[in-house]
Amino acid sequence: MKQIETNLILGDCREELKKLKTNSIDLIFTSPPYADSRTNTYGGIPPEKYVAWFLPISKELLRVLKPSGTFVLNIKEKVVSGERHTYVIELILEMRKQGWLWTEEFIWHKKNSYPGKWPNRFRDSWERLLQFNKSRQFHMYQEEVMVPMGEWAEKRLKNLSATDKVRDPSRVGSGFGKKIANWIGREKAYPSNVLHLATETRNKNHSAVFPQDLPEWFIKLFTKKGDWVLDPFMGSGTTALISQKMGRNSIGFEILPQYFTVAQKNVKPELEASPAQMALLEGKGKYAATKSK
Amino acid sequence: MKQIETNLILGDCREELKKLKTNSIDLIFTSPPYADSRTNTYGGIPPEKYVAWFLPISKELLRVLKPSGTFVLNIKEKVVSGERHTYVIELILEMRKQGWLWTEEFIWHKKNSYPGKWPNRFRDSWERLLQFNKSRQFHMYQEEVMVPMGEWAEKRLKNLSATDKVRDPSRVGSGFGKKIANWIGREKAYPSNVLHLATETRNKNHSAVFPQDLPEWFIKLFTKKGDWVLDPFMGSGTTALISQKMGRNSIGFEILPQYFTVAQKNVKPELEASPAQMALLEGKGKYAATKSK
DNA sequence: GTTCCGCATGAATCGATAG
DNA sequence: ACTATCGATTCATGCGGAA
Repeated sequence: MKQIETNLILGDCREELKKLKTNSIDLIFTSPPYADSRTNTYGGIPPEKYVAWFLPISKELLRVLKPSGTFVLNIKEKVVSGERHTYVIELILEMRKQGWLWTEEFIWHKKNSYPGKWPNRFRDSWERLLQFNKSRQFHMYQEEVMVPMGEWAEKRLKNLSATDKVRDPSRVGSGFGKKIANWIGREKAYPSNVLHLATETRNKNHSAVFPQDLPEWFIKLFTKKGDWVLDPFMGSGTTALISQKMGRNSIGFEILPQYFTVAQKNVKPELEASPAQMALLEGKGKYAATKSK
Repeated sequence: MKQIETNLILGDCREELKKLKTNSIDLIFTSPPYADSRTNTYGGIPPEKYVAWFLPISKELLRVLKPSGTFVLNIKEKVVSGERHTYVIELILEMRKQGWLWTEEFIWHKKNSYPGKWPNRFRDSWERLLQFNKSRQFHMYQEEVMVPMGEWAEKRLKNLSATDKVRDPSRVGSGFGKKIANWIGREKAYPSNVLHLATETRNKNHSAVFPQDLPEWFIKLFTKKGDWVLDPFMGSGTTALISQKMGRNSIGFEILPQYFTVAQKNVKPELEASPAQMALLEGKGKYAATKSK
């Protein structure tokens, strides 16, 4: 019986990260506070100071990540006086100087953001998911995110046989369009680097920045059960919750008490009463939870 | 009766651009040769030299563009030894130093991207469409690219039903459905900054890099009839052809004779026999065509 | 003359093999 | 050891030949 740990820490990740062991984390998935937003958190970093603010953090992240691990950064530059700001692309360049490899840029195409109107631009319906690695030999479990052909697909195939030649771009699973006719004889299909997921609208109690599907997809892709997942800007704890559900150990930091409380509520219900264990933490966090499995 | 000009020039854009008048172009839409590709054309620029190669060109483009005009650059970085290369984001930073405003980044989500399976990455199915401007007061005709409401709602509902079948049935009726209801009754919706189009594979004689829909969309969005469109890397002349069809004047440069010939064939059939006029060209191109309208 | 199936092929990338 | 070339991978699309 393995122990799965879900460690939620109330604190500033700039401090808390120092307590983590070197080469201990398999996946870092996070959505840091965007420039000038979440003004209470980390003081609302102005765009021009964003890179300088983030670099010490990314340096620590580089330290705690295993050589085989991956860092996925969900971020999007804001518009400043009519222009897209350059802090994100500058950050990429600076992180490479720190030693990070910029392996890939995934696009999260937000499905259900609905129309808005500005004089100079359209609705922003995508965000970057930057994949960084410590070495070229990182772990990737591609089969885990393949879109399975379930009963649903087989039913469709039977019905299609009559009217099949209508090439119907349907959305399945993680949101990757597949032509049904091509699925014949295959069980699974590989995705691409564009993720077409809806934004989360369900739960109003947490300020979900991203839908649960997003961390889930990357956790499946880059970790196996028992691995360690870190979210230094946990927010309401989506990453930790999903990690727990999927049998991964996790650590999450959140500086703001009100978010931290929500995160605790999200994670706690699934816990057994058992003593906290924080194997990777050299110091002690203010909250720790352990789930037996 | 307005005269619409379609000027196809065989030559190196680095030379030909110098012959264009300052502040004369309303829209520049182009897809330059990507690093190391189209090796016959412009010699296949190595990634590390790409920025230095492009900057003199973008400087000239800045000169010929009207203050109210827009420059749309279709580009994607290639993978070099396991990493996304940084020449595209470096180019953005350098172009801003030249005086360009980086207004927006559209995503072209390619429906049919090149297949392939690799151990460390998935299929690359998107490209950047970088929007640069000379001033914040650029012309934008948003109504021209509005999507008919019926289609939009239908798509959304279709996605929902698919999601419903595969995943979580509970969230359909309550949350998201209502939001759609808010938009029913309107006739048109604004698009977003993600374009979901298939690549063009039709014509064997031309290496159609982008589908006709792509330049068409930006020509509608950023120009009106009688405006001037420029494509310094014309290729087989898609941009020029679409400009002509839509009643815009255009100028296209192509360095490689075989592409140029295809471009001529594409454009010529729609011309009346009439004397060439090249109002904006101070020098003389090797081919010019005029279409009465 | 339609409809239908098979097939070639592309802004690709990796890894093995060859010089 | 380093670079250059080649084969395998595998999907949406249009074309051509077949029913």
